[in-house]
Amino acid sequence: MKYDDVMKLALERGFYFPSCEVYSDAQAGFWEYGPAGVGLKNKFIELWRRELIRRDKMIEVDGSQIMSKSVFEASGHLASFADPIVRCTKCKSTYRADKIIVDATKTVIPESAGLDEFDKVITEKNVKCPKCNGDFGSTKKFNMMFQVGIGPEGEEAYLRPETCQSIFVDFPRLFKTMRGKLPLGIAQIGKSFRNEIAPRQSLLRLREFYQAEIEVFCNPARLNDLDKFSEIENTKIPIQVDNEVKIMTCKEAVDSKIIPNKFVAYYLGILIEFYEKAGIDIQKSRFRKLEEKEKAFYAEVAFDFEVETTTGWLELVACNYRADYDLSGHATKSKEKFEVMDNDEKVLPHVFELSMGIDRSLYTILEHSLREDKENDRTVLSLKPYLSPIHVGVLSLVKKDGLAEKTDEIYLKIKRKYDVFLDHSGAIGRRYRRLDEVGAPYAITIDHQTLQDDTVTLRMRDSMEQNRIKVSELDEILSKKTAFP
RNA sequence: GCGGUCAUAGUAUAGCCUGGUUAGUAUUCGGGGUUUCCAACCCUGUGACGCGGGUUCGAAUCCCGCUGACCGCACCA
Repeated sequence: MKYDDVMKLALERGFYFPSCEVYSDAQAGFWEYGPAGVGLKNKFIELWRRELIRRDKMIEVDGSQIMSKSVFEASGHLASFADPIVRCTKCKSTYRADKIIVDATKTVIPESAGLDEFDKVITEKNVKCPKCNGDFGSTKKFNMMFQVGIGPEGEEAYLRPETCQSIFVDFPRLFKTMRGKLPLGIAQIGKSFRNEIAPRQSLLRLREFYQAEIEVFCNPARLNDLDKFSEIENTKIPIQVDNEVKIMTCKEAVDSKIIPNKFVAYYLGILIEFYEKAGIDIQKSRFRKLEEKEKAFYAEVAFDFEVETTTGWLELVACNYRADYDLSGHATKSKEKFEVMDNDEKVLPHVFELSMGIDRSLYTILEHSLREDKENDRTVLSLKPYLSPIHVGVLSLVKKDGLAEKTDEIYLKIKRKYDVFLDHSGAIGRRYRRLDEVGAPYAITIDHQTLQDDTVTLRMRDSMEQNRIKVSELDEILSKKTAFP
């Protein structure tokens, strides 16, 4: 199924839709989750907690979205999270200053150079607009962070462009008060904000978006000293080497030095196990090792976890070895101590991060789960039962003869424990189809036989098969079928 | 941000060129009937011209601006 089909489903079934859509000044890059979307997102996050946080004994925090200017001076975002741009005075086209200079003169100016250096080269080498041969105005910086003004004086602060900065600045307190030991994973789910030049494709490039970030603090001298590596050493991961994807076990990847150490391999291993359980088709996924110039300004080694969708390959998780970039930056700027003890050794921990885009992940789950069942003339969203916004539909076959009342009675019994959708009206087939489209894995139907022997039919979404079960066993059966793995 | 295409009910569309209709159709949705398990059928109801300005006696329709969407370019920590 294609992007357009997912989009249509999202609009019609309440997964997501544009923010502020009744107003004409609504800006691009902002989307709301509807009821079905919230259900899916909450369950996805619960799976993330189970498969990554609890599995690895990580701890979780929830930081502010607005952070002070110093944080981003120390993190490098004020200087580096910005592009030098020039604009043609004639045709108004905008270009990256460093790119246009390289193209025209082969002169490489680092992105971080002063703006006057770009202007100087443009003037000296007489660089003109490639489209219309017009002159460029002076070079400007476009920073992708949203600035906010705090209090009546409008003190300078920023909406965070990534959630992890609060983890870094909170690290000294957390390590002390939570009795931390390296390696220690600290995680956070929350919103981040980036003033994208061209947001596009709904959930795939947003200006306000959810991240689930994990920062694992470690002793750089002990990256192969990891007992739990045995848990995933035989887990297969697809890894792209020299433009070719090879499937190998984590152990093979480490032995062949494609992945630098057991520590990194462990987290790539548990990450792919998580995504498989989330219902992403991992046959269509890869870890792509980034080349030098593709990496973020803070990353030493980086693997992107990417999946294939109908819009092309899509980056879901950036796995960056950030070394001590962040902690030393904050230590210098804040004059606080960020070193900790690891056994008898005092170390400034290094950081390996798994920076996950939740919105993109949810989109991919939808696209990989949506299918057209032509034989039965229906659209089915085959979500994992534990991720479905609705666990079970409760339907009366017909409204009369006391069936509606009996149906209500059963609904009341299970509605607190499960996400249940009660429906009395319309043809039964239509009601089943509707549930198929929001991904409800099960439906129970109350019919005349129910009144006689207290049994109901249980319908399976994917096969459309039905079993007769006792109402007294309903809770036990649903509990098993909708449980997290 | 640039260029191209486009914008009508929840969704998909007709009408626009050649200005005047009760803005049509399909599907969805609500109510009722029928039907004893897979989008059937019958009755009935709700629901739309993105926003702002201009031309005109009159604008969904023509013109301008804005906003958004899609595609390509550039960008993507």
